[in-house]
Amino acid sequence: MFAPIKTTRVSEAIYNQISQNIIDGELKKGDKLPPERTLMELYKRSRPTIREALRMLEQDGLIETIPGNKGSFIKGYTTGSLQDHFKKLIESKSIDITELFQYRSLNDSGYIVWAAENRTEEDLKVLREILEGMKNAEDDIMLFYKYDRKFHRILAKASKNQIAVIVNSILEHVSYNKLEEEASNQSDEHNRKICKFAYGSHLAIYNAVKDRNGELAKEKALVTLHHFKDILGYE
Amino acid sequence: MFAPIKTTRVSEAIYNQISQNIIDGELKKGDKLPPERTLMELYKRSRPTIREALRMLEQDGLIETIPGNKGSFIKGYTTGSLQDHFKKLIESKSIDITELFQYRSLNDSGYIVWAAENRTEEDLKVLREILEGMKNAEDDIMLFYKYDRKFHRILAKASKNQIAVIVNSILEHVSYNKLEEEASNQSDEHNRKICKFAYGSHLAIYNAVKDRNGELAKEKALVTLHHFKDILGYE
DNA sequence: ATATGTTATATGGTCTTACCATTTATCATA
DNA sequence: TATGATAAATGGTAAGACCATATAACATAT
Repeated sequence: MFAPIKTTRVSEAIYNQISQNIIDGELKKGDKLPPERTLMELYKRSRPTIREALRMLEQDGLIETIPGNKGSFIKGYTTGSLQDHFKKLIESKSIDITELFQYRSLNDSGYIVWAAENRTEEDLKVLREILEGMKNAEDDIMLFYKYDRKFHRILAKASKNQIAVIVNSILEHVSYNKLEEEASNQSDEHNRKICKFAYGSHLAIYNAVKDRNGELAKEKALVTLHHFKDILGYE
Repeated sequence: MFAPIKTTRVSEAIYNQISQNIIDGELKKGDKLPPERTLMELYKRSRPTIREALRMLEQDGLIETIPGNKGSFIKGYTTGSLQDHFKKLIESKSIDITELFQYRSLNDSGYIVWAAENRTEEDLKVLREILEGMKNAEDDIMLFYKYDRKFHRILAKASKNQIAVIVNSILEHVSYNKLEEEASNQSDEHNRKICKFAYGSHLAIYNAVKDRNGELAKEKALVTLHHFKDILGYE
């Protein structure tokens, strides 16, 4: 009795409805939303209202709206928007980058042990391919880092723990931004050394994971991370 | 030469500008944005355009817009929107809750060790107060869980690693939702037992942290988590 | 003088209508 | 067949109006 009345913006209600449909899987990745003018008729609302809802969905990374004779397309929930938010969050709090690497030590050493337990032959095959790419990219550290990111992404996936995959992705985004920034300020010679070292470490990690030796893999991962933390520490 | 032209929505440009001001700290928490009609004049743009930008900012959790004779107020970057996204992400991927608790084992056992090293007297004092509250809330599991969340939040903070604080907050949001849901389906008797057990575990964690015994604290935390994982495993 | 009701104002929420810009498809022409 | 012109679909933006609500100032009655 006499409970406060809670009103909701119409745009928010539309946002909720569509985003729920995406969560539930009724709207799948790649699907096209009806044109704005059609949504007007369906929801019996004006175009500005419809468009505010679309902007909210787009901000979540749930849809992408393309002008010209295109429309709004479902992207589904991805880690992309999480990465952006996390990045902005730690920028605005000006968090020390060493804290990030300290946490990565924890995170990486965790999922690598799980990966050693749960990796499949398919996982190993992909890792081998990445290592091959790394070896050929020792002169191009930006390319090398691309392989590096992928290596860890596959390891996280091999852990068969999806939370690890997600957390890894948000930490990855920020750490490699920093590493790439640092690399662009260094000599080619210096960067080549880093690649050489990193290739060796990753090979060692691969072998340990292949042998299902979680503890060794963890040890190698920690050494690698420590090295990169030092690189950034020189800033 | 002949590079594709990239156009940006006006609303997006306004969003970028304001959000950057928030990141840089020029707009601080609590500040009030100019009214929409004033923003129209400042940016020389129409109201729908301004409003789309505001919806994007609001979706990020950066501002809050209150109708009536109020306006839009800066909230600043918080973990709130991260929590929401994470929750929806794991819902839409229908991730197994046991994976969440497996990851929490890793996360919690990590920051608890750091907390044992870095905790201050002030941290201990707050933890003691929370424990006091827990003891008095053994008959009310919902209230108990509120203290429980806070206990871990303070521990993460005591680790002096802000990444741990952030990761803890996003994991916390989902796990307690699940725990509370489960608790509401159980008898008072059952819930009381859980509280009694949890109080004991948290007391043990507190003592270990107080004694700067990281390994013991970690062990106690793992036992606790394992217990809760079992609780949810019965579903 | 105080409490209550009234009114004005500021501000967000929504609607209507119109026009511009870009992409795609269709058609016309060389 | 290749090129250019045209039309249609669709998102992007603008302008102006009106509604809803919260606050503050004012008026009135007790």
